Amino acid sequence: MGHSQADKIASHQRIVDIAARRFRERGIDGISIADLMKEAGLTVGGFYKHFASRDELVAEAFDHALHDNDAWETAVATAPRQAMRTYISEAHRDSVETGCPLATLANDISRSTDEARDIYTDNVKRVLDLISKSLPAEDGTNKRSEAALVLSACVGSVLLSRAVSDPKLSKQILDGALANVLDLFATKRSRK
Amino acid sequence: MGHSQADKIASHQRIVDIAARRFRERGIDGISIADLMKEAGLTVGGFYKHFASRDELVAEAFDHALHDNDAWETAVATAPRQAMRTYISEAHRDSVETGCPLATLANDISRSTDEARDIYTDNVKRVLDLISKSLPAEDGTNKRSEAALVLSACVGSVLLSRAVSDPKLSKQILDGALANVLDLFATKRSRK
DNA sequence: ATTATCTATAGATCTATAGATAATGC
DNA sequence: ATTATCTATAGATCTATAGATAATGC
Repeated sequence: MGHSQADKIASHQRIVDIAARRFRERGIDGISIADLMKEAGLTVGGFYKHFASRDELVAEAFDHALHDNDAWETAVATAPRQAMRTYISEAHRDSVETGCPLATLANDISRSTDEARDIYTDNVKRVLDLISKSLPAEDGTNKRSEAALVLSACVGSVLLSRAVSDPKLSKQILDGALANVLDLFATKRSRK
Repeated sequence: MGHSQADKIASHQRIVDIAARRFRERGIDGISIADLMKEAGLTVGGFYKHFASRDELVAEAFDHALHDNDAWETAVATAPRQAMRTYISEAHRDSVETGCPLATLANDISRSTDEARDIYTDNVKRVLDLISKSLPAEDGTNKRSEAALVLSACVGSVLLSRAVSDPKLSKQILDGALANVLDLFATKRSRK
């Protein structure tokens, strides 16, 4: 096994990446340091040469998961309707460990440190801006307000579809939410 | 302290109720059996005369939290717009421990047993039906589909507003989601 | 010589159990 | 006599640390 400085950096990144996956999949307390290190091909003892504490890993893992979200942000900016189809989908529902951290980590983040919540908040702001810009301008339309609905529906529908045990219902939630979200991006509406 | 059979039932309910609150507030692993029993005015030792295992308490606490949701279901059926205002609100955001379990427990439930997920699923089905019936009938409107959007937006907006560290943004998310959800209940729309 | 990782373990915490205590209920 | 709860603790698990090992890097 490697002992170079470059290897240490690689090890560090590997640990953080695995943690970011497992924390999303099983929850913050769902996996021990020993098991994480094992999955990274290392042993427990080395852990504290990488992190001052378990909490420090949690913080880094959250940060990593949230910054990993760039691809989706780009998709929202360039092809919003397609981005919605990708987000509110069975594929996304079934890939919790790499899925959108805004959805999966919402609960954990709300109980977390200010630092973690700040990073999460920046993410939400950026996404809301992007969604807002992608929505069609119409008379009387408050795009910021609609963006809040869209993001809420994205997050909510994926979480609901994951929790529900009936596969049909799970799909209905996704399909229903998606259809109505897409409407907001494409349809001209007139309101009374 | 009491030792009667009636007292035991009362103790049991107290433990379950406290667990249902604390699990929502701090997560399933956020509080120990000892601390839960302490809060119920009891000691650790008696726990296993009430539950076969910690998991059994988790199951009962989930069940309790989900059945405690009846009040909101009634509200949705009788005064849907007011129910939305109550749900997508700062008050709801700030009361995690008694807040809607569909939102707070979504993550934990998706990792839980089939039994817990089935109870959650029944709840979602009932709420979707109620929302669906409350939505105005219009040509080309798929009410089941819109109900999925509404519930997703309810759950998503509350979870997002809790996770975000900026109070202004938190309120914007709630206000934005609420305004657009209310639109669905009241507005006649024509679509192209 | 330094350091990335390893083996081994101390110390804390938590679940679960055993046996004692004191009240209920026949 | 039964049982609801208590005190005490065994056993498991997890975080964190200490000291050894073996590779890197000057």
